[in-house]
Amino acid sequence: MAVQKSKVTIFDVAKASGVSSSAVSYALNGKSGVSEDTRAKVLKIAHELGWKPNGAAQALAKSKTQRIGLVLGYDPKLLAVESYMMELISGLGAELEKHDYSLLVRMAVGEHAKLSIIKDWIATGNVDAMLLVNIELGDPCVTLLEEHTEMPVLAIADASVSGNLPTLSSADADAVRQAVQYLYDLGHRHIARVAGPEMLAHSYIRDSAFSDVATELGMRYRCLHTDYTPETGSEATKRLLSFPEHPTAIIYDNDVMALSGLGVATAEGITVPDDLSIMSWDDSFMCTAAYPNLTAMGRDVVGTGTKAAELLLKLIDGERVGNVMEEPYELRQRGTTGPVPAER
Amino acid sequence: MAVQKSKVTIFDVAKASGVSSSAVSYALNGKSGVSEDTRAKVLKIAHELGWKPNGAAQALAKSKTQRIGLVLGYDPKLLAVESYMMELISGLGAELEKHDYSLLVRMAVGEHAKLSIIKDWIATGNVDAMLLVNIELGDPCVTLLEEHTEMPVLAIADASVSGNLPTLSSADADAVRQAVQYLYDLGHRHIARVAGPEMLAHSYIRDSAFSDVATELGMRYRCLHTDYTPETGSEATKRLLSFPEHPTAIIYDNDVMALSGLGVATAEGITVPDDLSIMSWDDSFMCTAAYPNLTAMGRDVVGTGTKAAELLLKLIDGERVGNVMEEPYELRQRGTTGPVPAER
DNA sequence: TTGTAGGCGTTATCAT
DNA sequence: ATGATAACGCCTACAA
Repeated sequence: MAVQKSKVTIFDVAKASGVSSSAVSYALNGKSGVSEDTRAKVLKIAHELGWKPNGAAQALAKSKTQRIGLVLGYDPKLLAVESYMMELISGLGAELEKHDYSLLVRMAVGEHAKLSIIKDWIATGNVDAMLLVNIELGDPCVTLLEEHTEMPVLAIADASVSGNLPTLSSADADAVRQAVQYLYDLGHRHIARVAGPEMLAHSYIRDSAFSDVATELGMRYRCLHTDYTPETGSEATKRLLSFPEHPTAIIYDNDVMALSGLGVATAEGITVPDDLSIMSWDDSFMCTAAYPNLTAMGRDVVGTGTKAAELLLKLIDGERVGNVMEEPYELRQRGTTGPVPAER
Repeated sequence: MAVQKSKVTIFDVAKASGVSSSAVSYALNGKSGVSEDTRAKVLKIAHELGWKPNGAAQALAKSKTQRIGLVLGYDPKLLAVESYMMELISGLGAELEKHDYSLLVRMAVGEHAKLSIIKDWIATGNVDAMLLVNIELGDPCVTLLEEHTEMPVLAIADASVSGNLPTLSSADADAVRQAVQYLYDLGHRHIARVAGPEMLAHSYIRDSAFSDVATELGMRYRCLHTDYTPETGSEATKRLLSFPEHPTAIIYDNDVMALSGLGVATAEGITVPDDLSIMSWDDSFMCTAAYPNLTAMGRDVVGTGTKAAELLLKLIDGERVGNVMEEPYELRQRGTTGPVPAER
């Protein structure tokens, strides 16, 4: 009798157990105000009848939707090119599931779509909280949400671009430092970075860290921007390799571009890692599938999703969440990085 | 004045425009029963006040949530290894957005989690319809949903495994035929398939088509199953290549495994495509990033998502949807397939 | 054309 | 401990 055809309400349960609807409500919500006997009976009957609370009614009465909102920028290319978002959703969703929360997803297709979706959620109350990802430089969403303190928000971003919103801070800057230092230690003195879109805040953060560290260490460096696709990645690589004194190591902002860079090098007769070292950001399956395996800066994105869910639930509970640091990246040394070529 | 702090209701709008709440409701919903003058005034004031209908209240009154449910099997590995789901969500979400629908996502973590999430949605009415993907052989979800005709469902699967549910049929079987014929025409007479998990219905469909066509054409063939990861893909490839008379062409069920297969071949001194042809399923960025570019069976997954959204909305409107065919795959010939080696 | 009132299913307050 | 009863915000007959 698990599931009934016609929806059974709290009144049906009340009638069947010979008590009032409020008694049923108390019993089902584990609140005091009802004897253990009746509670047991009500629970039993509710189960037999296959009763489940109607979501809309519950949401209306409690002004709680049990939903977390996530806006995705609609660019199938960007979304498909990286496993980041899917991993984040996995971690997020799995943790939310434990607390009877769901994930409400909307695609922001046009220009100000993201902003208007957020406004919509604030006004309609269709979510209890929001997760803000892929923040852009000067993102108006941040300002809007700063004003609307009634809507709990967690930003996943570098703390420097998320205003005073509670933030799960990326470890990007540190990771860039770690990667560059690693190449330095291998003897590289001329490196390049093939970055993602310039307007993304995390591109900017990585860009800055990259030039800062390289400068600090007295390295020559170059940074080219792409749209994350292998085509633009290849192009950037070709440009970098077109000079006789080309960089001896390249760090790519994602794995697809690293893979395409590896291809370009191979096609041009440049041996990796003997003549050129290649590093990928965001270690994915692709990195271990490629030959040679790609050295990568990896991190636990699923774990980040889990953490984000925990923090969001805290925010919903009214707890304060400041600026929480994400787990650091981990350098996974594989087959595409090595000492700088001697004769250069 | 776009967005207000305290939530504004239709009563506020009614008071501000000097009419009753029902007049406001009619005006805002574009229904007759109110003069054009008052309608205009109400709309203006509602906009000024930043009124938006409360989602829960609307859902309760209309028993319509404006939400489509999607259950994802929680296996971050499987989810992350392919861009399929993210692309599907992109297309789905973008189309839903046009009709003011959102996507409600939940992760099925345990064994019967998927089933109980579906039961939950049936009972709580938290979604207006569901999309069923990644159906397994003998999937109990299909049976459950067949019984609950009150919940509109669209299955994305081969029609043979989705019972009598409305289905957006995959073109998998045809695509397998096309791929095998292509290899046959190149002269290959001994081929292999490195497939995904055996319990997935679409693996089974492809397996069957594969053996059928190969038999028809009088080809030798082999089929090994994996869990979609590059590790198991490599392993399968090694096993296939370990025999002196190994297949001259391998079709992989996803791109990561095809890439890892390419790596294994390269590492063993087998030249692709001269000594071995490699084909990938599900053309992704990885295929054009790899060197040489991977020949692949590609399809418009985003388009499938769009189509699915359209069909779901029809179902919600009470229209009948039978068995709609997905757009066919397209063979994208690139650098990893070629004529069968002469001296074998 | 307009306003009044009841219903959607729960939760929560108030008497009893 | 229990049972009416009023929110929650919107929609929609039904009267006026």
